[in-house]
Amino acid sequence: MPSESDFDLQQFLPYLLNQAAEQASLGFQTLYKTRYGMLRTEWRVLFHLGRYGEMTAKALCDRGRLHKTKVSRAVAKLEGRRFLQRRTVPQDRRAEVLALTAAGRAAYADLHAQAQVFDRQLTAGLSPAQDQALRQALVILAKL
Amino acid sequence: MPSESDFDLQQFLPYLLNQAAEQASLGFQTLYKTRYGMLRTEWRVLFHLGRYGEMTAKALCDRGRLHKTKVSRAVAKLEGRRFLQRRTVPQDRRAEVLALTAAGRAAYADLHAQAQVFDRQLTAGLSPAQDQALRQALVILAKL
DNA sequence: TATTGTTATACTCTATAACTATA
DNA sequence: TATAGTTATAGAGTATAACAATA
Repeated sequence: MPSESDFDLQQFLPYLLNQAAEQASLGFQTLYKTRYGMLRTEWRVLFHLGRYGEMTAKALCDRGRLHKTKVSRAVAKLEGRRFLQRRTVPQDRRAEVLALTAAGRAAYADLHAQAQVFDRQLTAGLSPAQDQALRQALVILAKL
Repeated sequence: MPSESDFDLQQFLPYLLNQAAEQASLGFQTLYKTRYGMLRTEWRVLFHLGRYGEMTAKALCDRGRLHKTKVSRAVAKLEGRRFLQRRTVPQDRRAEVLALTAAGRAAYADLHAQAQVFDRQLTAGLSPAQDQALRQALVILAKL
């Protein structure tokens, strides 16, 4: 049909983004899932605490663009697995400071290294210019 | 920490892709959801039937990279809302050919047009070269 | 035996409301 | 009144196994 545009689902950006994100997530999630039994939010919480040091759940929410209910559950699970500890602070007894344990730091170091390897593998099929253009565009689209 | 790399979640491709995909999906899903009460798979099934004409569920699975259980449920719902009809074919009585009704074609025409508008709005903040580079890279990452 | 399609089930992810305890 | 965090619940997305009907 020449009068109809050639618009195709595979050119529709939300579809393309979704398919690419799914492919990328599937690969990496097996790492934190099989090695440490973590879900996505738990990996993100572990990452932020490992990368930026101890902080409250509120700070985690702000830094990680995570809702407080997600953080609350992820923290409880990471605590249960001895990857982090809570510490109350006298200044404000509503909040608790979250810090990784030695086991948590080890898991972070492992996953952090794996993430870098994985990231490089993902973009192995792209030229450096393509890689850079991709990330720039994604930052804009993600409104980061 | 200078000895530690600057690797950041916001530079991690699976994270970037996920955030961008989420932003993009949220915008468009309100269209097919509020206008037609559709879920994602239903919109995709409607799209393929509208774009490529009638076909069996099996063909839909192959074209749309959808699992047969998703298609089965989406087809049942679209049928219930009178957006498509089934037709048995004598050659193979296991399969049914799916075809949009007039209402289905109207919904497709509307959403198809809206999708093009939405796609252009999404990439309004990107240069044509950025846009092209983005789509090329996503096709590779999505393994399309 | 293999294929088309359906149903059941479970897990993950997201979103929101309601609640507590502190401030 | 507002804030930090928890619990409950529902909707949506994903994945797999088991099944019926037909080839």
